[in-house]
Amino acid sequence: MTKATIDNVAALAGVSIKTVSRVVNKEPNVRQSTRDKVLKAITELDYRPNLSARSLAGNRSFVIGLLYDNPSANYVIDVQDGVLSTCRSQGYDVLIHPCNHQDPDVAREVWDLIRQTRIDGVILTPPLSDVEPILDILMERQLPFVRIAPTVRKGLSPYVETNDAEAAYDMTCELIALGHQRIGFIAGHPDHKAVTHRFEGYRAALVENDIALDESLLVQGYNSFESGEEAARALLALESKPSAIFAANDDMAAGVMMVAHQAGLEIPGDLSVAGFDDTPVAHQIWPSLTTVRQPIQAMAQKATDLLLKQLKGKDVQLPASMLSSSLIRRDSTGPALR
Amino acid sequence: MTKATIDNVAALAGVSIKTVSRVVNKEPNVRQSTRDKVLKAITELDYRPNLSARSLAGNRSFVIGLLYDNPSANYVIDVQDGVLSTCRSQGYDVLIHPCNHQDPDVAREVWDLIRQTRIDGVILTPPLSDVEPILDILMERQLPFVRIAPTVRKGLSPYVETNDAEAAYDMTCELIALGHQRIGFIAGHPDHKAVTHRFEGYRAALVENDIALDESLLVQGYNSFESGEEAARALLALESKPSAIFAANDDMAAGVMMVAHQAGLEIPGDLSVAGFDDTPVAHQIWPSLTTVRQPIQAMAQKATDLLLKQLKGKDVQLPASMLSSSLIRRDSTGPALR
DNA sequence: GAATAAATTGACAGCGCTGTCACCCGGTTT
DNA sequence: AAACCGGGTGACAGCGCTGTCAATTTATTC
Repeated sequence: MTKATIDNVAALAGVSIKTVSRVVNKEPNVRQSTRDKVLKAITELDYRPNLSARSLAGNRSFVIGLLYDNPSANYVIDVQDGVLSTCRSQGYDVLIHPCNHQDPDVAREVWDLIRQTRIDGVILTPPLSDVEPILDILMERQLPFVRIAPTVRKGLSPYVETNDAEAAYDMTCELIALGHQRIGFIAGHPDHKAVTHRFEGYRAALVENDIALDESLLVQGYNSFESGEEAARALLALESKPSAIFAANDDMAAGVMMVAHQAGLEIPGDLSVAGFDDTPVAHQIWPSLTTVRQPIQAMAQKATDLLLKQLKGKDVQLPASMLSSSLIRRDSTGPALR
Repeated sequence: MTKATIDNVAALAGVSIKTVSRVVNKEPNVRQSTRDKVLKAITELDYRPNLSARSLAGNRSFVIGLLYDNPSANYVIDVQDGVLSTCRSQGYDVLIHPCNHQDPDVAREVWDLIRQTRIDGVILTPPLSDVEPILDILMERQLPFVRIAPTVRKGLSPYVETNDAEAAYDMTCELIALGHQRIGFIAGHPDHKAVTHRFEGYRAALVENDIALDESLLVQGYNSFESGEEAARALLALESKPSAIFAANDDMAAGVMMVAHQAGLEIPGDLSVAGFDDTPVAHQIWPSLTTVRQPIQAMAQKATDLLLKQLKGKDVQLPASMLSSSLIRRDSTGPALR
């Protein structure tokens, strides 16, 4: 009652434990009638294989690791969600492991994690997707892994990404179409390379529209609300102020709006603001934020899918999986004052 | 190199594997000199015990389960953070498991989780802390668990909670002190009993200050931004409008502010708004939200601590661990118009 | 100093499962 | 008819560790 083991199932079905094992693992070469007998016994006893035993004997754990850096980042929850849903449907569990990408010992930390838990594979989210020592460890250990939005050594592993630059390009064009000529840009954290790429889109749009890139309109941000505020203060203190500010993520955009409000500026009347990510805050602030929706959950699902495929021995062709973002027009952007 | 087992360590240290096991598990009755020899060997070989083997042999897994309901709720991240940090420092891992408290099969789901993964204990967050079938399963299995903010059968397990009612009382008094007489209250999701308790504090404060409780100022919310918007629309449509609205959580308060802004109301000039939780959004919206800070991370840590203590056989005295919240005054509240 | 108690250590049998390999059997191939 | 084949099955040896219990060594007592 408390626990049925493979022996019980074997006894009830009148076969050897090895055969039960075959059925449980969906291995071929079991006669259909035998398979049915076993399945019936499994149901009857409500048998669940013991993961630890499987792990020990089979040298795999049916657990994958999800590594991420900044737990407070809004996307973490979405990533977890995507990974969990895919794992659950395939009988895997997830061990979450936040770690600091700047810690010189991250690689060691990951190594310990792997050895202790015997996780079968790993999913890396930015900025960990680009931390070379971690990549090295994983390669050395030959542990399957999939990266989300990597920017370095892309040939190394399967990965998924979005068309960030393109979306940023679209957003910038949108602002230009609204009549904005002086568009401030708040760049993302330099370690988050993928976020950095958004700048490329911004620049491309300016070039495309024959607008000179004004260095003074470029501010380095660090993905946080506070860094957005700071950047906004700098931009709004400019002699020739921007009429729109495009922040590389929503948190920073929210910071911009806060500063604008405090300065008595109307949004979007006096200043248009655009963000990136479509985190929950984007539609909870006033006015609601024009931004770019990232299919984060879908990316995580896709990444997990790729990982589990690898674990099951299917060869995953390296080429990336590209998911596309979409522009969400809300109330924080409007025509430029004439 | 790739892997050192307990045998290798034993061989190198010149003792039996059992002695190594004792050292690793910090068991008593090992001579100090022996212990040192073993520790030296462990360091030298960079030995890490294999969790699966430990789990299988010792019938425990060094993994605890963290169950929660709504992954998108802001507090989930904080809870995870608290649980993880405590676990990590004590060599445990965490398996996160979101599940729907309204699903009639939750209990079954939890049961399966337990049997498969052999988790050693469980932490329940609201509203799962109050789901009786889950409690029943855990009791039946005699699996140690700790609840965060439970409201039913408190004698069953150790738990941690905050003084929600008291904080809500303080907040209401604060509003009254600012001159507000008609204070709207948006109640939390009925299934989140702990949130519901906040209403008690509100009521107590009114009674204390001889303000009659006006039923029309009470609206049922469901913890979401949208439900806050809806409730606000109802309250502001009242013939005799409230001059302040106290929402039982920040998301709903943000919804109130959105509606107020859209209606052209000044905050806090025309309407004061207060929330509860101090989620990130609270200081990212404009004007920043007066709210109550919940020590969520600390609660999670405390809960984990209690759980791990239990797992280590230390008897945990049932009495609750009460952590206190604190009122955060920001810009969304101000004196009532006279 | 012998007897007794306590501390220290090791031998060994599993925990529940999978990998290996040998075996059995009916159908083909020479 | 002997040799061969491959699908289907089971016996058995671990995976790396802990629990049990007995053996050995070291205090402690009178």
